Amino acid sequence: MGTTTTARSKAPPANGDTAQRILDIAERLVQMRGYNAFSYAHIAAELGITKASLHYHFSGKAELGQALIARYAQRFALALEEIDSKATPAPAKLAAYAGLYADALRGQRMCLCGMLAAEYQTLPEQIRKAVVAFFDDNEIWLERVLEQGRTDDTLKFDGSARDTARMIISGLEGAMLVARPYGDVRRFQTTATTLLAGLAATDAR
Amino acid sequence: MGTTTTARSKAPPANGDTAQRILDIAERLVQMRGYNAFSYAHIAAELGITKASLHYHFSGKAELGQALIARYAQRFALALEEIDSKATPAPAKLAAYAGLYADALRGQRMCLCGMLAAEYQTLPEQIRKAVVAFFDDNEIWLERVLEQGRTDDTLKFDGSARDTARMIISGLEGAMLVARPYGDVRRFQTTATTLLAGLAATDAR
DNA sequence: GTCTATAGGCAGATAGAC
DNA sequence: GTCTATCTGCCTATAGAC
Repeated sequence: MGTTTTARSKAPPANGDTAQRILDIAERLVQMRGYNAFSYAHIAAELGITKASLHYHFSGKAELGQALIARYAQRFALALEEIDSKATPAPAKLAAYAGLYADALRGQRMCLCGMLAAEYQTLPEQIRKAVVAFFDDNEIWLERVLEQGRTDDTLKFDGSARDTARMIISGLEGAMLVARPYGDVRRFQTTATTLLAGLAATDAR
Repeated sequence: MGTTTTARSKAPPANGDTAQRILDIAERLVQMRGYNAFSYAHIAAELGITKASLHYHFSGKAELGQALIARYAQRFALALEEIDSKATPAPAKLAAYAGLYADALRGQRMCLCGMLAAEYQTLPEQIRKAVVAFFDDNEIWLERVLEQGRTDDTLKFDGSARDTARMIISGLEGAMLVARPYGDVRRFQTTATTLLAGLAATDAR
């Protein structure tokens, strides 16, 4: 029952970031169940407030979804920046990139945009655009890493960096999609490793 | 406006396979919109009968879903048999396998089981099992083709045939998933080709 | 910011006439 | 086999009190 760290008036949970907590719960629900299978009622029950109160923070489900994907994409972009700032060799960057997917899967979650891609035909237009933009951003980042790796001979692949980037995104999204029904993160790991091994310059073939 | 080919009594649409037509419509709806985003009302409207009548053919949504995936898996298995009976070289078989996915995508459809995999956590148990069984069957078939190709030197890949089979399934499912929002079948084709090219024995690397 | 109350719609499903 | 009628439940959303 303890109140939060800072001392304030007590009765209300004493924080202004209810919106963030709503997003946290909604994000998990969408990644696990999908946009069409989560509801305001689910969030309200988990957060301990009423459905009506949710509308104060997000006027409608479409707006909530939009905010969801915006925050997700931003966080993902930050993670990519962090990868860029650390592990220099291209293969290590690709492994770290795959690790982002594995992290989601460990929480039994699908990639948010992978899930939304499946439901694409039923989504509001705003969300559709954000999904495509997410994949575009990932493609651009991967393309750059691949070019870097090809230049410094740490990676080896036929065809364009763009097509290879698309193959990596597809391969990892698909590996998540398929691994989740098996409830087996190692299944994803193996597939991701097999996929990326084909790009290693130290290829034994 | 013409009646069907065979001459029969006219007023009723004159056929006994309403169940099949229901499955046809439901299959398209699930592949396009997902299990959680299609309803008896959608089918009824398209077929021109009432929701209540649908329950005569399939007692509930879960039973309909089960019948749906059973028929789909059977048809898919037949397609694999046909590939086996024709294109002998393993690379051609893999290309034909990818072609099955492309066919669905041309109808703007996701693979039925890929779609259901995304919604996995919300599905009835019967359907869950069928989804996993579908992937298992695909894996077994691919594994055999890969072993064949490795034996007769038409394919070349590191690691186990099983892991490579899983990579192919994941890659193709993911390529469908990502390509669909772009409404571009060629995007899928390119990714599939890039993926399979890595297994060619005539690899230029 | 959160509540109660309620609207209006659509979901899956059933009973029973024809 | 298909219909009408109806049920119950959940959905998103709004109005207005506190």
